[in-house]
Amino acid sequence: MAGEAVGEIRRAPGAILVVVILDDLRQAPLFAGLTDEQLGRLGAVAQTVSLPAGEPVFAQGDPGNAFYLLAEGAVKVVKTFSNERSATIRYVRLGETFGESVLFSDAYPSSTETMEPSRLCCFDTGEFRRLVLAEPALGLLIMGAMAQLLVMLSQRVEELLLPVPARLARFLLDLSEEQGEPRCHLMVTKGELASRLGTVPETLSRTLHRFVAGRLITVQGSTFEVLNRPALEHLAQYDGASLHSRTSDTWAVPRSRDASPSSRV
Amino acid sequence: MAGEAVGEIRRAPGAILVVVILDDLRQAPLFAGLTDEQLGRLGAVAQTVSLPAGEPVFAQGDPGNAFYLLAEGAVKVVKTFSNERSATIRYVRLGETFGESVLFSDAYPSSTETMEPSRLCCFDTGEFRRLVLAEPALGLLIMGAMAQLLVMLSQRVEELLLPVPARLARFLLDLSEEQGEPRCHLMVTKGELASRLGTVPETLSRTLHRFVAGRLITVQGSTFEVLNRPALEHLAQYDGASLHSRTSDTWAVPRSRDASPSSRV
DNA sequence: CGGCTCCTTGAGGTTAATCAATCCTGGTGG
DNA sequence: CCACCAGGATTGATTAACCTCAAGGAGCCG
Repeated sequence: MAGEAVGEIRRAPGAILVVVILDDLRQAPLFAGLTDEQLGRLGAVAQTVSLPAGEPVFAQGDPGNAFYLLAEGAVKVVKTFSNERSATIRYVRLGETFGESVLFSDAYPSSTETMEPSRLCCFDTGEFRRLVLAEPALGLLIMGAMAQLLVMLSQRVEELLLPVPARLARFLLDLSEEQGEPRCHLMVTKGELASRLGTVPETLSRTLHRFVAGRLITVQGSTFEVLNRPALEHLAQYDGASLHSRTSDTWAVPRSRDASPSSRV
Repeated sequence: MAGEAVGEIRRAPGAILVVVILDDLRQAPLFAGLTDEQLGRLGAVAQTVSLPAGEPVFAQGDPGNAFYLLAEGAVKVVKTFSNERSATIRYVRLGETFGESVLFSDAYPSSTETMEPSRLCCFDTGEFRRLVLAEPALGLLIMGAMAQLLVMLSQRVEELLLPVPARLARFLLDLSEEQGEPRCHLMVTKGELASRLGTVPETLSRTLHRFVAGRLITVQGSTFEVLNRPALEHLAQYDGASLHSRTSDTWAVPRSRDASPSSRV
């Protein structure tokens, strides 16, 4: 689903390029309610950028004066640490924006990089702010996107205060919700998933194993199936201290294969 | 510095109340650039709310249709878990807003509660959005506040991926930066600080002790003094893996009481 | 002087990261 | 068709981090 025709189109000069941008903007759910005229003004302050896979878009701390909309491809937002370990904060989806903080801040708070060859629409912050003064509806749209991000980051903070099994449970529930139903497919490597959960591949592997042993899910390659949704939901709330209190039976899976009969709650 | 005159003023009807709100809005750094007319429109959609100390303003998950500006007192934003443990995400400062996510989301992502008797200005989201369409500058201001929050939450996520000593080091550096200089005062209990760092009082106590033993800081009650800023800055980057690599001497403090007369804890 | 709350200290146990193999699995070339 | 290889994925052993429980201090009013 990457960009096979992209290079061709981008080589075309001026007018055509604007059309591409307009199409990109029109297709973004974020800008769904805008009139053609509003889209035109927006397109006038946007630039198209194409990047190969695995390329940084900007790094944490970079002084920035632009934010981006993902038109095609895949991008992730990450935090990187001194010893090269990194945690994925967010996968940017098609039509979503990223780097908005720079609208009113002088540096990016996180790094981003492409996961596939991608096409981005780039908005200069100064021009965009000026545009908002003329088109207040645009401001409301961006505020909406930022509000969503606030909620998402708030969830991420909450997750990191929970133990790994709870984070994994949440992720699996979200994933199966987002795709059809109990059976769902992981679109990234398990190492990437570990990073997304703020842990390491080894721990992820063991935790998945415990889930399988507890009959909460099945795993086949990168396909998961939720077997015991209530138990996962319980685990997702689980902050580790209730371990000693009780309710551990739904979860405790000693090395024996005793087949926790309680699953099937 | 709480509200001794508040009750009196609030008992006054109509006109006076509006004046109070206008003063509150005028004093908020966020609204510094607005004209009197703009402030007036803003005040027209605001309500004043007074709350005693220790009272929830709203809880995580509450359906909400208003966000708030802190005019007087103190408020904190927290995440609470099943077993009653809670972590403080943010201390709201005078003149700052909180709960903005609800502008475009149907529920609050975190809980908030007053830490002192407080006076809040309350903005209905529907009316506020309508107002933004008429006064785009207002939208830019709120976007700015939201952008700051995005940066702050991003930092919070980053912190939680770091070990406790790094989080404490960051907090102390920020605190001493924010107040005059190396010597700084903690405005909350140490238990609260533990919650702010996403840990428990015992761990905080031990970590502080290690800092003191390592001559990084001194502690007297709730007064801290930074002695070795570079070492703290190094620790703040510290993601736990560099532990084995080197530079541990600045930090390693065995159980022996080998010459730390400064432990006048 | 209790009683109170907060902070500290100690002992013990659980979680999860690290280190170090080993095992798949899909792709490649003989 | 199969040996081989590289990358990711698993597993085991070890260790560090830090949370829990439980028992003292230390300051602060009534």
